[in-house]
Amino acid sequence: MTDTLTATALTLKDIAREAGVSLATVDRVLHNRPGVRPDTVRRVKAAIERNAFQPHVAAAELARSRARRFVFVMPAGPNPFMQQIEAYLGEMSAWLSARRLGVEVVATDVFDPSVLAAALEALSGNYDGVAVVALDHPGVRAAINDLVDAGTRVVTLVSDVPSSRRHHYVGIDNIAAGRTAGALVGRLVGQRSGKVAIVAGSQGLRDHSERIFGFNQVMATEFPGLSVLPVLEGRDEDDRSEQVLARLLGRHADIVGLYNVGAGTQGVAKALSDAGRGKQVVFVGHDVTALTRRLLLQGVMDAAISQNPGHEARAAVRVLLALARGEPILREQEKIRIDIVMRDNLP
Amino acid sequence: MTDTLTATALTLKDIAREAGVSLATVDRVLHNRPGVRPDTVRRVKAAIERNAFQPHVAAAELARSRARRFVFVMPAGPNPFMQQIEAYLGEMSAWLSARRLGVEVVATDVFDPSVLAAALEALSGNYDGVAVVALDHPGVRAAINDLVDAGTRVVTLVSDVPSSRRHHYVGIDNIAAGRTAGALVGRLVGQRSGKVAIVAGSQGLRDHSERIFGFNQVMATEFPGLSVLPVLEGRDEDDRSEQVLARLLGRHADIVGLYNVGAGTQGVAKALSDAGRGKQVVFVGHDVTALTRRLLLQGVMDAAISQNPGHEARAAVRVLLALARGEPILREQEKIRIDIVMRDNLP
DNA sequence: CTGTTAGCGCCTTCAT
DNA sequence: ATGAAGGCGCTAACAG
Repeated sequence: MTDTLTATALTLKDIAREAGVSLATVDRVLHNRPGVRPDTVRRVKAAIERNAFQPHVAAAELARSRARRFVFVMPAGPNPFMQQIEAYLGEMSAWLSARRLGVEVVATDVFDPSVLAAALEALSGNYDGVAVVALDHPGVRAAINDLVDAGTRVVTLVSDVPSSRRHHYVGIDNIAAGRTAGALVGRLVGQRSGKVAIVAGSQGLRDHSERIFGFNQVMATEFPGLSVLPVLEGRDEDDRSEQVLARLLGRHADIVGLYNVGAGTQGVAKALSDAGRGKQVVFVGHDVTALTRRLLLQGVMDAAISQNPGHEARAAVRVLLALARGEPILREQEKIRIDIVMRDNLP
Repeated sequence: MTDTLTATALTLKDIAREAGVSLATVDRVLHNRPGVRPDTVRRVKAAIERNAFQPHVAAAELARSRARRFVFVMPAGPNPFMQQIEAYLGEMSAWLSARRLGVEVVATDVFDPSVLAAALEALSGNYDGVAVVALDHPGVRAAINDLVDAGTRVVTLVSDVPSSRRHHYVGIDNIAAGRTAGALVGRLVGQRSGKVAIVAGSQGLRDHSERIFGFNQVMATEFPGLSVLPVLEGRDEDDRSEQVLARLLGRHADIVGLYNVGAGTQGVAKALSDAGRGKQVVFVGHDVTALTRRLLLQGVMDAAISQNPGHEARAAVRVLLALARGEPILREQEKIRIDIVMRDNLP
């Protein structure tokens, strides 16, 4: 049994001949450019349909021969996950330059909306596309919309601003991620009952608050034996996270589960180990980094919820490119999954 | 802070001028073609290095202008996972024809090595690349090696033949997948002790036996309270799987965990439900299909170990294409991960 | 409104 | 061993 998936290769010229027009006219119809009589449009479209004609992308790219420039706006500071995304962008450099694509990275303070908004405004007109790790704030939303209005393609990365008119979001569903974390903590705790702690960077960050929301949802409805303590805020910093958690551990002897929503994992793990409870408390966090990898192997962490940083970097570039060229986006391919990573399926 | 990732766009002509030779000579050096004096080679290579020159892929593709043909050799029969791979290949058809790539699918009996080997032999000379869901058997290995010797690019898909000279394997590490399944069953069972059942398609299939190996490894070393029963074989068929499992459930009242290694999930779930033990037994299986999705949502299945079929289809095509063009393979991008899918992170 | 034409950057004969 | 020249299929001026 054999099954063929592709047609034979026609060219614009073939379509032109078949429709009784010239190359240029077919090209106009193909790109919905004005200046063609409706009737002619119909004839050409019919010929295109009839032959399931697909223009040769390589030829189109070559003829257009326009270098494109994209920019990634990333948080300043030592967040390991963000550094991984940048590292993967770096690994694409040969791929990028073979396609005459230029990618730049600018770092900025994402915790301050006005700084971020100003950084975005400054980009206007200089790039074909912008990928931004965004903060959901009216000023940022406005800056994104301004870019879009100016004809720049914009994708949000990791953290979305759904109320803006960004063209695409590359990242996970953070509510579902929180739910997944909740289900893991609940199921891995097992029969035991007790308290569950949450450490977040800041509840002002949309991704963090969404994760917490999802986590609490599952806890409340499915694990009545577990009671969730008020959220601690560690600003994604190791020291601060360690302090707040250490204090909490001191006050509650019956903590059986711990959800670390953001970064600061080093501090969280230290507080847990120093309290001598590394193995008794079910500890679920986010992202696979050198540190979380080690913690998973040691059995201190039980699971990491992860979004593949390499995939996010590549997806953001591909989506910006598709948008710039007016090609369709392969949604299935660009969708970022919520990965559950445990010791035995570490990538 | 700004960081630029790509150089400006030089062309072959620039390199030619800089090295004091003609276009054709640069092209020869670029592709390691013979007929250039060693000294000239060195000069040209130096110029290429110095400028970090990357040939424009679109131009190369256009100039070569050769349609490529690939073929996927897939198992006949109604395996839902394999059908998903084929479906995703179908979704790529526009992408494929825009690149003048032809992909065909042939179905064959993968349980019979001689049939599979014959099918592979029949392909020789007709394709630029072959992707095959393989069976690890001397006859199949020989057939793969013959193809390779004839200049065809070969990738194994889902199930590998590591002893062959295939160019690449697109699929997961099945031992690690089995270990992951084992860890999940063990941890989700929790404090309870009891027996664990395994249902496989056939222990003759390399992927199945590797999964079982990994599963047992983890069980033996980490969950001494659980004893693994002898492997049942259901040939990936629903009816047969149901029968053998139903019998086993009847004989053992203290089964607390179940690992379904291959397909036949419908039958496995039915046996479990009919015995009224759907919610007490921790049930881990493979792949996200319409059925396993439903079972996860119902709480009958607790987790599915999955390999993203869309990713496998696209990775196989991209790898074959890169091999055919002599481009580097992006290993990180093409690597297939072991996904843990539970109710809340269903894709 | 429609057609003609000169490239885009590389590969591939065919000469030299 | 090296160079010159004609495409590959599409786009974008520029004519008509």
